Amino acid sequence: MARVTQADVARAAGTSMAVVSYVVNGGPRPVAEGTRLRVLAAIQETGYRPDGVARALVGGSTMTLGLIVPDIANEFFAELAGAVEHAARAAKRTVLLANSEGDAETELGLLETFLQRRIDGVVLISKVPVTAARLLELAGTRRVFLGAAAAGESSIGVDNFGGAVAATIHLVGHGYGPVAMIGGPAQDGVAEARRAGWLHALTSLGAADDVDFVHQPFTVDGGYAGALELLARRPRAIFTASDRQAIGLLRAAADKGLSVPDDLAIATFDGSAASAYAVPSLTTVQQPIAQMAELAVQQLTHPDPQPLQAVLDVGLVVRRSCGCS
Amino acid sequence: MARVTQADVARAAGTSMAVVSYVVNGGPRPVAEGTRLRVLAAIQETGYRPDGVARALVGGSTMTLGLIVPDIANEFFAELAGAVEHAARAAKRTVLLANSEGDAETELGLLETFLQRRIDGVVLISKVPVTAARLLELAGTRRVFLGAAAAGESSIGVDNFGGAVAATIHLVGHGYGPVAMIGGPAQDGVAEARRAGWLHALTSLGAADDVDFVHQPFTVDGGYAGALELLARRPRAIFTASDRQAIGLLRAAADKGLSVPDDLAIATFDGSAASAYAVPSLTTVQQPIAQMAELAVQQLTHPDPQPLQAVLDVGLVVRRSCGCS
DNA sequence: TTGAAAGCGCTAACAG
DNA sequence: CTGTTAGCGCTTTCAA
Repeated sequence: MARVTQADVARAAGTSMAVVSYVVNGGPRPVAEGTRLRVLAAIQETGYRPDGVARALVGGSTMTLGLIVPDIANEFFAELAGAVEHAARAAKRTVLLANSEGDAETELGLLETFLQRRIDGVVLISKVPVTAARLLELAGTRRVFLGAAAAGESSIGVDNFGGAVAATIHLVGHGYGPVAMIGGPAQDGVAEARRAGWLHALTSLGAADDVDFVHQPFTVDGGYAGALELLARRPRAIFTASDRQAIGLLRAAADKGLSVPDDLAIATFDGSAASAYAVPSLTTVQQPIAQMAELAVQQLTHPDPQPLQAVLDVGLVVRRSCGCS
Repeated sequence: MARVTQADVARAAGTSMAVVSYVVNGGPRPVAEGTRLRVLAAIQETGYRPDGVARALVGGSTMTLGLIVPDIANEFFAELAGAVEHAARAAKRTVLLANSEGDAETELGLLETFLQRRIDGVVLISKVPVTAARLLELAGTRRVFLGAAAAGESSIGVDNFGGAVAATIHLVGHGYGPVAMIGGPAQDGVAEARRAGWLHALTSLGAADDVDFVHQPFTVDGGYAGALELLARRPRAIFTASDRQAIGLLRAAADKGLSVPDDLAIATFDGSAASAYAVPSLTTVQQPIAQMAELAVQQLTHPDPQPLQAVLDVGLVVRRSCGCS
């Protein structure tokens, strides 16, 4: 039961391997209809399946894209991965998935593995965008960064500043007074932009006096820990830098016997499915995940690569946690 | 800046391609220490990176595993994917990820793609295990089914029946009277086992009179819809067949103004991270995700394949939703 | 211990 | 329109 090859098909069809190749690929040379039919029949009969490995070796493309996320178990990245896989499939590509665990070494090791596999391109959320970019450039591999990126590199991001401004203004509009914030890690560019937006909104509204802010990782536990710090000062409203953190905040509020939104109003950032399913549902800044994924795949598969620095718009999805209705 | 090949390294080291191969792979022939050092230096100098594609073509193995899940955005599958990737990485394998969207056609198409890519093996949650098994057997590709599997096929599952029994008994133990259930799809084997466990527990406890059951998909919306049906009859306790459904049930309870666990007690199945983060936290039957992933990868990479039909133990994780303090 | 050479399965010139 | 053939980069006999 050895592998059926093109030669087997050629033999069965009484023709040459080249013709079989032409038929399978619809080119580059034309094939007489009769011959084509015979080849097709032979393919059926033999159960021939083209060998992608051999194809990649000669042709160049592996029709495979790599995706590196910090943690696939994080709902936001899981949705993103789903969207990327979906877009890749539509473009006839397959995706290699890997978790960097937010670790630079791991990330670089993963990239190395991907390069050995000769992937056509990679989508990545990188901890070390400059190093990663250099490695990929050297290997001549296409890439698109989501979030942090080195200068000149193709990247897709969202308007973190604007989103944070919108969420904060909305919260202030409810008349809760000062809005506290549970932000992301201190060195993170994305986190920083969200913080800046929050601060800008408060400042321009003249509500920036005596506000509280804490740095926390983008996790449920981070949100919980941040909440514990902040709640001591009894804020009436909190903006969190990610949905995961908001989930943690919700839990902390429950543990403290605080009712959301009656005692504490919340707005957050991401718009993952979890934000809709939380109780109460979370008012959040929605990231256009599908659009990001499609753009990324397009960028990596487009025949002639054009650098791209996209900053996508975000929208505020108003739900229950902020106190509306 | 063409690709650096083994021939380039050989030239730089003043030796033959064969020797470079021996050094890179540590065999199959020994190499004199001096030569080895020269080759290593040449590799550094040239920036050589072995070509996995060529390697796979000649050698056989692609060092790649496939993973097919119905929906990566589902928290449970996302955690599973993370665990599989982790285990695969430890075994020096990379994983190709794909969503079948719970659709048989899509699943088979994905398998076809994987087969073309010559993956070494595949882990799958299958809608059509018999057909899938036949296809893979024909291609001589190793596989392990998670959940539903055809007879004789390697599979890894959990004690769905026992877990459901434990959860139900626990709920009954609180003295809530009849325990209703939001089950999975009607034709699903896993769902059926959980239902059977629930029913068995109630029957043996003599509490099976007049109980309510509804079929629903394993989704948040399914849980919500099921809740709407069930809540009309004011059950005091509900067992759901999955965490996702429980999240939906929680939301429905909130919408109805029901307090959990005071007005309604809940126990569920899966033990995804979401169950811990929900408010109130969910009492749930914990699936050993990491263990399942490790077993699966082991099964696919073990030098000599032994059929495996594993049914792993599950544990009840008691949290707030059932009414325990 | 090292090297030459035969493929792995396929694509794409290049001839016919 | 069809067939022959030269590689793609690597591993591994088989000889030296």
